[in-house]
Amino acid sequence: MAKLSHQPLYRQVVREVLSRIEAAEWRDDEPLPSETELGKNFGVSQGTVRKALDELVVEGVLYRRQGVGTFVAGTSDFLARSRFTPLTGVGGEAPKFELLGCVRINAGEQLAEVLGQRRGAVLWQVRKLIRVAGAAVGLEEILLPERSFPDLDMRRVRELKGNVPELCWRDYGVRLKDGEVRYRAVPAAQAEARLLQVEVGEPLLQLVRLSRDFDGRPQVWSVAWLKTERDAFEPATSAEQD
Amino acid sequence: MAKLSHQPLYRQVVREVLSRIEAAEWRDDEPLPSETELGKNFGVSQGTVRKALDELVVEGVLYRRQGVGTFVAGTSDFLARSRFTPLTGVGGEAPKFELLGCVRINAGEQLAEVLGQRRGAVLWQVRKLIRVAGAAVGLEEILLPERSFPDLDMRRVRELKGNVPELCWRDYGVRLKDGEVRYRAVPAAQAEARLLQVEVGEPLLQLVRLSRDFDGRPQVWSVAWLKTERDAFEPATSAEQD
DNA sequence: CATTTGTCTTTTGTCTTATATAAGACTGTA
DNA sequence: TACAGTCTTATATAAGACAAAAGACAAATG
Repeated sequence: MAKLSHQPLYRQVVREVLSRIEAAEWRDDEPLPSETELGKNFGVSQGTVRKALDELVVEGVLYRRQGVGTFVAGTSDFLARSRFTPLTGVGGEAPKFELLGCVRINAGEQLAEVLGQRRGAVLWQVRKLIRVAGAAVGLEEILLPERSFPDLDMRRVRELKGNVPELCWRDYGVRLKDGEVRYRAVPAAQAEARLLQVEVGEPLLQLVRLSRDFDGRPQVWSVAWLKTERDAFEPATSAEQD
Repeated sequence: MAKLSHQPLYRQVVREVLSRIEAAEWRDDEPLPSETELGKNFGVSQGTVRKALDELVVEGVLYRRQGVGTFVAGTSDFLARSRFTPLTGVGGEAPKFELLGCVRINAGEQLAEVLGQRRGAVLWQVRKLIRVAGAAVGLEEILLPERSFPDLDMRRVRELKGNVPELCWRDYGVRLKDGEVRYRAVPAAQAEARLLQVEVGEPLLQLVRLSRDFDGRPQVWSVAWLKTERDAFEPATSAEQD
């Protein structure tokens, strides 16, 4: 592998593997060539390939099975993977997503800023209802710039059951990294209250997140509102002064 | 390093280094011997030591500076390190902790269970108020079994400004790993409302956490209530149907 | 015939050795 | 003293040898 950009070899391998995944050289859950083989391809040792793949494994792009191979991890929605209080239904039932709508809106000032768009830029707004065992437990709203994701349509969103990361990936070649999540507690507004069947003003857990692609460019903004179930954990029964 | 317990070498090194830190062989922010030297000590190669230290670095036990050395990271409170909405005050001012009290209570059923104590076991309850720029933004309640931490007293807690992980470490040799955090949104109860100067019922972000030691034994339970600041982020201004 | 056991191949996982790079201390010189 | 080289020692990277695991398939076993 040619010494370009003055980065360590294994990091160059990371980039190369990523771009080959992007070029759809290997599909989801399909094994890559073995580390030894990749090493021969790139002209580096197995150990170097390994260190590169290590990074992609912790990023969640790949997964490994000893003695079997290294596989491309399918993109999946952050919330679908999360173990949040309301999402961990009885028996660990997986949450289901119900697409509510997909409309175009104009970005507010702050949002345009964080997404690197000009003020008032057109954004797609995808809204999903999250259900566990039939009950509505959460609401998610995903915002992506039309500029980066042109010609989005409801049909394709629906096809993928609202899995936006997967959509960005398959149709636009944009691989999203999980962004850092900010947590807030907010009172339910009219809209959320109706959909989640709670009182207006009831506390909801809000997850705000900015996802970037692997080059660090901000791509998708999303906000989720989650119902907190009632079982207020009572830590202790009686007290005595120290 | 003798082949004991049938674990990989580097993992045995992890355990050995941890126990030496526990034995106070090196203090906080003091450099360990070099990787090469440790390797000679343990009878393994520098690379193996490196892999072991890697783990401890991601765990937050150690930190490195290339060309200089590897250092013991001081224990610090999870919340003090966190970048939570209310904790990231203007200009990134660090939150201050104000000790409210330290009392003994009896564990409820669930709590006794998760802490591996018998029902009704005596727990220390340490309560702290979190301030940023003078304003009360949060409340933390920490529960630890008296059985594991005997003879705790207010003086020592106060000395360390309520830094419980540091206390467990210095006085009891128990190194706490950051446990996974569960997030909830709860209405402020009387007590919280008064301390945080909010209305009863106002949404608070609740962080619930079980910290274990490095052997995986549950040690400390803690709950924090954080005020969410008002600046409701308004993502968009106008909408049109798709 | 069904089931287990062995063995062979391919894969990831571990470990060592060699070398590169970074940081700071030291030293000679203007 | 100020500064530039260089030396020492630390972490970082790279390559390759070898171990362990998984699955396929053949041979043994009831």
